[in-house]
Amino acid sequence: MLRLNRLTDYAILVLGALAHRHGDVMPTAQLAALTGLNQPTVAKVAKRLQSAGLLETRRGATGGYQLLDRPEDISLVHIVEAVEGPIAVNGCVDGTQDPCAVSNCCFMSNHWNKVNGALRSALQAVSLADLIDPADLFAPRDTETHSLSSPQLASGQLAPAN
Amino acid sequence: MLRLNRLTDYAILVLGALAHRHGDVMPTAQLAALTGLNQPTVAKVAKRLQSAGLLETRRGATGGYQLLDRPEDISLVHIVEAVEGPIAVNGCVDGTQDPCAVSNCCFMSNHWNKVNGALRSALQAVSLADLIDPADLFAPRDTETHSLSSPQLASGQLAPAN
DNA sequence: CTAAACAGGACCATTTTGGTCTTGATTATG
DNA sequence: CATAATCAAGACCAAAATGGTCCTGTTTAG
Repeated sequence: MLRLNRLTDYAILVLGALAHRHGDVMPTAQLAALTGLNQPTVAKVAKRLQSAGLLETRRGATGGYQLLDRPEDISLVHIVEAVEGPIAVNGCVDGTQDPCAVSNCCFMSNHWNKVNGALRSALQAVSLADLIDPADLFAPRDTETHSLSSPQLASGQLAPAN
Repeated sequence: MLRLNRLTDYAILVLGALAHRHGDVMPTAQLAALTGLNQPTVAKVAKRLQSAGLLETRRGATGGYQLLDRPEDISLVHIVEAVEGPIAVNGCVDGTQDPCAVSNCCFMSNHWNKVNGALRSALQAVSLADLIDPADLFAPRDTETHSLSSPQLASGQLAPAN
């Protein structure tokens, strides 16, 4: 266990698709087509990424989402926290809502903070660019060079049930 | 998110109680009394810790559980994996059952392995001794020195609902 | 033989997660 | 201005994971 959410996997897919056409504004429908996810799911993920400052949005016709930073500058920590909320191994870490019920908050807090910080920096060391290395994953469907035949999950989870 | 299970918290409590009387064989009922957990819950946790080689068991009357190593030699990784199973941020990490459905397992596998390894070593750096620092937590109830008045959660989660 | 203890599951309630849907606001275009 | 495409925000429900309890064994000291 100690799993990441499946939505985090989706987020990496979506970010990867946007990174491939860096600068472009893409509607969720197009992102859904590229990633193999459903449009509502893409919308949900993209919204969270936008709230976290990873994506820019443009509303109305011809609107869509756009990558803000370069893939090298986006760390996995940022993505995870955008989708799953702040990282906290348990309720005794600083800044948790729903803090530990033990009266004056437990004395082990520093230790848990240390553990938490170690996990965070492990995730911080990985960038989006690292994760989407084979950059031609989201190549247009017609140029069937050596990409796989159907929409792929860039990360590790099971294929979406849809 | 990226939370540890509550059972992992319980495990630390139980291990802490055993560490305090290092070498003693303690039945689950006594551990339950010391930790404030219910006996069946203690039994469940202790069983997993025993399977993982952290505890030794003695059956029959006067039986119970016993700590095998010194608290300094027990790492948090070991505890977490004992209770929650192998650490795997997603299905694309080596050794996962339920591996990723993408045909030849996804090409990002090495990256996820790297992330996973970083998380593991973060947990490996913390020992049980680190976590149960104030050693008199499990002092006998009568010597009301400066310990808190009722069974406490050593770690961070909410008090058990019971 | 009996009582105390662990072994190993099955079992169910609760919570979390994933995915969908609905209604409304915004904006380019003809 | 009307229309269609798009995001915004949240409600909602089904599926899965988690937490906790219980039951039926087996082992062992006295």
